[in-house]
Amino acid sequence: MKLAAWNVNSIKVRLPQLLDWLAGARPDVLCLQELKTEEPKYPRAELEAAGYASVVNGQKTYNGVAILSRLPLSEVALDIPGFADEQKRVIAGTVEGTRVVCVYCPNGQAVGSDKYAYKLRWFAALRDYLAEQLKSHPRLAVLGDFNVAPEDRDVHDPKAWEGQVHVSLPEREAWRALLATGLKDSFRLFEQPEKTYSWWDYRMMGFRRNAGLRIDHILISEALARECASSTVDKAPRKLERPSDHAPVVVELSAAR
DNA sequence: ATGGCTACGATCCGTAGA
Repeated sequence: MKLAAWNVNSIKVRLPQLLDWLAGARPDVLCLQELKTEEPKYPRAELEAAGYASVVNGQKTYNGVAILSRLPLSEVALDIPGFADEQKRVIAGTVEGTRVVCVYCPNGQAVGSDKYAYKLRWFAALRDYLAEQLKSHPRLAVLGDFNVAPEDRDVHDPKAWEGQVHVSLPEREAWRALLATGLKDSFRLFEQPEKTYSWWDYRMMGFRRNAGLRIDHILISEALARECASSTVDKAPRKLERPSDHAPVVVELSAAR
């Protein structure tokens, strides 16, 4: 089974690229972030014509997440239960016995800001939710835009970014608290090219200079880690005209490794 | 120089992203 995540930064603008990417990559499940639209304007029919059913937790202008699947998806759950949040950042479902949680974690804007405090509260709630999910779903995958670069090797210029939002110690501790529930960063289960990132600033030719951050991740439980055959970033869509600033991330799960 | 792009909603700029 092939699982993927992509922050498309507006599904309306990116729909042609999304359809092209689905046709080429053929993931079984794709978690989308930053739809920036709600259900009435969600391109459900176009995606169904491409072979993908959608479950959507939409929001106008900001946020919004969806799970696309070629396989039957059940037990759909929106948001983080028990965490009051206006922002639509989470949707979950079960595919062939694997629990899939799609997340768009808060940006945080700047260390010390209200949005930063919200980000840390949000991560604490996510940690509790994932710990709970793992009890009932040992086969758990959490995919999306985490807005945290876990280590300095995930940052193109660690000196320039030192202490900034996305790399600050409290954010990295919040990331490690997710792993401590029993999840692995699938990307680090494998040898990887140096300076692999998943996001590049639109400004200052960020992609051309490979001035990026690795902030889009796929976390998998021990049971799935044993079956994980690969974990990669697909930079190809970032090279297109009018791209998302994020690239898709992809894992392949096979029979026991 | 704290800028620089991009998307959105409502205009012809402000907010947000990262």
